[in-house]
Amino acid sequence: MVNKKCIIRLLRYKNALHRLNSLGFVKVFSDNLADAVGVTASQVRKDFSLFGICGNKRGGYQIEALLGKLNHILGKNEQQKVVIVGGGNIGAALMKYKGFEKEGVKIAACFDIDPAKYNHKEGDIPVLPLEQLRDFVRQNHIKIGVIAVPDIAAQQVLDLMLAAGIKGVLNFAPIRLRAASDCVINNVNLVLELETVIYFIINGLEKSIAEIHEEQKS
Amino acid sequence: MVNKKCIIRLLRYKNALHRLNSLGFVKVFSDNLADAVGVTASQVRKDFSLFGICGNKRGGYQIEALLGKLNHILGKNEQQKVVIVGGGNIGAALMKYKGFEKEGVKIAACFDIDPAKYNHKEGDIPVLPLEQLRDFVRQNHIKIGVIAVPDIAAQQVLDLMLAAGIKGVLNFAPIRLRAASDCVINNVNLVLELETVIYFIINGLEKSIAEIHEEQKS
DNA sequence: TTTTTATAGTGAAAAAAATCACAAAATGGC
DNA sequence: GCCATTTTGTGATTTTTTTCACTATAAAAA
Ligand SMILES: NC(=O)c1ccc[n+]([C@@H]2O[C@H](COP(=O)([O-])OP(=O)(O)OC[C@H]3O[C@@H](n4cnc5c(N)ncnc54)[C@H](O)[C@@H]3O)[C@@H](O)[C@H]2O)c1
Ligand SMILES: NC(=O)c1ccc[n+]([C@@H]2O[C@H](COP(=O)([O-])OP(=O)(O)OC[C@H]3O[C@@H](n4cnc5c(N)ncnc54)[C@H](O)[C@@H]3O)[C@@H](O)[C@H]2O)c1
Repeated sequence: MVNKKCIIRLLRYKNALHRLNSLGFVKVFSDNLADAVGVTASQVRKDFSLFGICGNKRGGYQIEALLGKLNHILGKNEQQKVVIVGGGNIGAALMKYKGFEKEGVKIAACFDIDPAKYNHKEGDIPVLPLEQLRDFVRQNHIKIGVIAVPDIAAQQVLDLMLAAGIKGVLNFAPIRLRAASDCVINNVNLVLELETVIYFIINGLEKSIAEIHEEQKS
Repeated sequence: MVNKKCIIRLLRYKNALHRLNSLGFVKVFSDNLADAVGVTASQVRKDFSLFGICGNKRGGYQIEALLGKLNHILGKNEQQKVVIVGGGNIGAALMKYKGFEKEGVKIAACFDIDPAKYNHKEGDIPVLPLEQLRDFVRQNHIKIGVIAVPDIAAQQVLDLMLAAGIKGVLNFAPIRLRAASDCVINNVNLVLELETVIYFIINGLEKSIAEIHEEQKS
């Protein structure tokens, strides 16, 4: 009932509300949010209904109250700590990106097997030996990890992460990971994302499709 | 009818077939492919049926013939050229990654406004001034672009791309792009991808969910 | 105060996607 | 060559997701 697409929509509503809030708006209607996020007003109301979120008939939603509820549902009230394993191209890009911290996601540390990648510079995100992953994750009660190692190492890194207590993983390696214990794995395969665009273009489907986030017509 | 999810599955079948082929296998059954990709055998057959792909009753599919058909549908017979705009963290990571070329996707050039990013070194992917985007895209008949510039510049870069003749875009900037002309936009929002994992973990949904590729139950 | 109007909330309907289930066909064994 | 078995291809069914449509209600207007 609550699937990834739905959560992504909630996150988008939250972002749109945040913008509206900082522009000084106090209330919002389902169709304003719908416009901002690119869905229908029904979809917005249905999503809220699913999470027991109520507004005021004819009065819309109070932005602050709504933000509060969404932030609670989405775990945005406390900062979430994550670790990255693999400080190469992707791992380094993620570490340099400020957008995670802005959204309350703290990259607590990165782990690598290559000593050349280690980094203890004050102010930077620490890059530590992989051997320290387990203790670090346990001591900092970290539940989320990012896999940014070469494909052949990804399964082994997942196993280490799960053994250390990590429950959710964002995986950039283009392989199918096998998980023994209960966990959530979200795969991001950038090659497939690009190949999908290529498919739609070489098949001349750009005329019927404007945006393919999940699937949307123009 | 044919949506992004379906194309991603086709691409996965293709990759699985490629592996099987190089292991020396000659034929494959729908349930082998299903296992390899993590879907049901019905789904595999339905997808093929949608594209008019036939196998042999009781004989499965000839891997080579099947690969040929999928490659044709997916445009894998000719190399596809793409350009990147924005040679920063993400752009540079993509340029260094060998996985695109392996899949027949050639990053022909990158464009930036920062002269410090320019690169004409032989063997590297050229990083050129943004002003050259239009001519380069036209001369090389490029139809696909990647947006890896800061959020504020993304819309303006999209407009430039479309004006130059680009039809399909992979966009890493976490904003909603507006496109006048017919084009395909595939948004990759890494922050949302990570936040989705966080949602499922803090709500203790890892017990019921193993993998959140597209859809998940609570 | 009463009326008008706009919008939330939600069950019903529709659309889309996935799965089922089974006839048809091909293979291999005997 | 015939039979038993396996697997495809696809219409039917089910499940999931989205949209519709209408009621209740709160705000504004009269
Ligand atoms: N770079 C990209 O643009 C890109 C695009 C798509 C997919 N990917 C995928 O992302 C992953 C990372 O790619 P990348 O380009 O950053 O690779 P990379 O080679 O630049 O970096 C990998 C890092 O992981 C480290 N590493 C290797 N084995 C390890 C292990 N067992 N434990 C800990 N660290 C280990 C290496 O030392 C290196 O620092 C790969 O699976 C790749 O397929 C990358
Ligand atoms: N780095 C990440 O891990 C990450 C994660 C999620 C999203 N993103 C998004 O990806 C995009 C790029 O991120 P980044 O970290 O690579 O940024 P970055 O600042 O490292 O790189 C941006 C590059 O774009 C160039 N640029 C700026 N304006 C330009 C213009 N008008 N035309 C051409 N080039 C221009 C800059 O010179 C720079 O080289 C951003 O929108 C960001 O929000 C990045």
